[in-house]
Amino acid sequence: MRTREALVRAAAEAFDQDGFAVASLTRISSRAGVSSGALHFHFANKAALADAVEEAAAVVLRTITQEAARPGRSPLQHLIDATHRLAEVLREDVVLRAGFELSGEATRVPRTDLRRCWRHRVEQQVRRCAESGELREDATADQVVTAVVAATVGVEVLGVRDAAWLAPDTIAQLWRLLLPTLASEAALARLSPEGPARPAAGPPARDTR
Amino acid sequence: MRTREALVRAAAEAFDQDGFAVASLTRISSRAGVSSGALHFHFANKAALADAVEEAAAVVLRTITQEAARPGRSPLQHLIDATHRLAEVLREDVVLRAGFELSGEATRVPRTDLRRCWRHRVEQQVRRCAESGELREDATADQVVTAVVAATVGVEVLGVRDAAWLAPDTIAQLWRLLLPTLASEAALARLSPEGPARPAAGPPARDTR
Amino acid sequence: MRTREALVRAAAEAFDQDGFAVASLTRISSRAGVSSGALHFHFANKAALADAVEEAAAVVLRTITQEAARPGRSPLQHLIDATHRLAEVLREDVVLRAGFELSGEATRVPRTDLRRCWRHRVEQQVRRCAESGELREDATADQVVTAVVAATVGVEVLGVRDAAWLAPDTIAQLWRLLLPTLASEAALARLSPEGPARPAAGPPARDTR
Amino acid sequence: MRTREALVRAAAEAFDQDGFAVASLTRISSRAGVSSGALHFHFANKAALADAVEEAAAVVLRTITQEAARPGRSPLQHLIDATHRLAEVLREDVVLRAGFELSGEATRVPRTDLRRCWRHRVEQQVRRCAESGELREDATADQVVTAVVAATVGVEVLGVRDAAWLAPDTIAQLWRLLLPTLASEAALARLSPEGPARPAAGPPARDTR
DNA sequence: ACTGGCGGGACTGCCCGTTTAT
DNA sequence: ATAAACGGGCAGTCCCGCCAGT
Repeated sequence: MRTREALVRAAAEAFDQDGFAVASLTRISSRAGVSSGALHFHFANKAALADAVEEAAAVVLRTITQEAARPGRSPLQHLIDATHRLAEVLREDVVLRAGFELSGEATRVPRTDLRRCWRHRVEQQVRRCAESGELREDATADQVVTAVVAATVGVEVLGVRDAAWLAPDTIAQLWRLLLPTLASEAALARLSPEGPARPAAGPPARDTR
Repeated sequence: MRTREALVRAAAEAFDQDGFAVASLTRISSRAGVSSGALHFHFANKAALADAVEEAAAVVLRTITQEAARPGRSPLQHLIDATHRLAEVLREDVVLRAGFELSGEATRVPRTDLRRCWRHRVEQQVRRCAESGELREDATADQVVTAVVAATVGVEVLGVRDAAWLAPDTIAQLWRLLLPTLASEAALARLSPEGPARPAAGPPARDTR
Repeated sequence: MRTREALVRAAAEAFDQDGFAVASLTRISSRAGVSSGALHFHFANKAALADAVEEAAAVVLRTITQEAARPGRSPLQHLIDATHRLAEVLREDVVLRAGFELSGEATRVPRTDLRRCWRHRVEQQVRRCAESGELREDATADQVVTAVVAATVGVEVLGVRDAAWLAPDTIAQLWRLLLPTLASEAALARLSPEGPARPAAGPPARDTR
Repeated sequence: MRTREALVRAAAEAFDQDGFAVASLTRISSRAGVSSGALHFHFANKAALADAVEEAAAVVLRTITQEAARPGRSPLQHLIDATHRLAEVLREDVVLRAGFELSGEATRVPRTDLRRCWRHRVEQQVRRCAESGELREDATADQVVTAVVAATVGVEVLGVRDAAWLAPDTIAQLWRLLLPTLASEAALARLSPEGPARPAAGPPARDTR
């Protein structure tokens, strides 16, 4: 239902701004333009609402990681692109941002821990990279996962207070530092740490959204 | 006063466990073994208490970064050691941990933002590394700071839920990945990504935990 | 709703007994037989509750002043009767009493200042008296209003501690003193300072309390 | 002690502004420039402090009523002058004002009820008036006391919110209305409802206080 | 499927008047 | 006379049910 989505979006905004504990259901429902009764019809309680936000964010995260998955593409470049896309969406989409923040809330046990989700995705992709021989022999998969997850989560957290951390250049800098030790020399030549060209940038100006 | 310190410690425990918003002054004061009146004698309000926790954590952070500053030591090794020490203390000291978490609380404006503090320290040290010629020529200081801060903050955040992220090996893995692109070849030979030998380590071998 | 009225009545009792500042919402809601949540559903805060009491009292005051307004009745006698009725209701109705007391509370800015209301009523009525020629020529309207308002407010305030001030005889005494200087000789003959016969009086004689 | 007086004055200001219940000892002591401990050294508790304010106000009231008591003076004129002086001092002296307000506080049992004090003074003086034959035969002492006390207390209460009620003219208006019915014709000729010439007004300019 | 008035507890931050050690 | 500590209490707010009415 349309109401449900409005509630999830309003909740995401509230959680993003105030955190889970401080955000109030009263404010959320009124911001969504529905009554508090409607909220409790769709979500049994505050935790269920947060779970819904997390789940919605998980969907967004899934599209991000699958988006760049064109067959025949280099798996490592795919990972790079995914991190760029993650930062970009984190900058623009409250739902994803709220979902990540919720998984760090001390008071809550996340049902679909978004940071853990992200880690799984990275693990999968790194495995594919290893299989395709794009990783150097002396770089273990564990090591790579650790570095990528730590850095991206760090960027996400710091980006809450200062959006500059989520700028494309920040991500590129990270990859420029990591790639030489990660990638086999053959792969290194083909890879771009810059990520995909931003769709909204550059000459194709017709986009009026 | 002794009471004040007990309150700061109890508050740190509460903030670490529940977050700023959920932690209750009642519980904090009773955990510290004093009355709520005593709390309000020392701290005007909840925010002031959180500020005090942050400040105490800042002191701890300062000792961490200055500790390894032996003259004649390699600045880059110093940075490595500091990150190791940071992870170690984060694992063991609630006050530092709470201080870091507080600087991410959405609802609060931190008076001494600990993550920003840490970033400043890293910037200073990286500058020293650059001056001493330990950085490779194609690695800019900005790039290095970004990577180190993002990774350490990420590790800190993930360590809240899963302490394994703060294990010495995790930090070592990160450095093993970063150092080859960061350090000049001359420096690379002398550097150890393992960090300082743990003082409490005892007979080095058997420890398998 | 029935609950709302019970709350207003309970609040009036509390304000009458303890004053605005000391009266506690907890006691008010429990005296009204409802929860504190119910109270805050009807009234946003303590001040709003006090406003409601004042407004309820204002309604009572309005009926008092309009009650004796029979057409063709002497305006001055109307004023006399109104003061008598005011004293009587002040003695018996907590709501009106609380309303008047609230308008004197130092800490509050009254939304519908009952004493000011009363003053307006007196001014109107005195103007009518002047128009009907019942006032002596050398008695200005201002003067009369001042005297009547001062005396009635004084009686009201003193009546809080000692109900004897609100006895019908007290009011009659005041009018006996004021009328000769106020009223034209023609009017003086027709006027009774005693006020209306009490409707609830029963057998007139025995009541000596 | 000088400290004691400062405390009484500061308390009077606080009670005048906020009322007994809302006024806080913390604020009083800091406004007096002493510590809260010092306050409790001089006054056992809040009630005792209020009692002290009341007593100080009672002293002021006493000087007011005795001031005009020149021998050979008309007792009724003395009463008139005393009411004028009362209004004047109420306008200017916080202590007296606070004292009167305290005797109306619902929550407190006044130790030296100032309004009752004032009533006694009026009763005494009216008795003297009766003895000296200045009252008309058909005016009973009771009646006069009732009117004078009610009107003055009313003026005092209304004066808290609107100082115009305490203007000399207001008092004069009241007496102009009361005197014709109160005073014997012989006395009436000699009496002035205006009260004494204000000391700070007119030519005797030496007063430098 | 959804609304909204209504009500219930529980809890929190804050503050206050006091008393004890010093 | 001070600094430190106490314990009680208050207003406000929140999350959550209930239920009659669409």
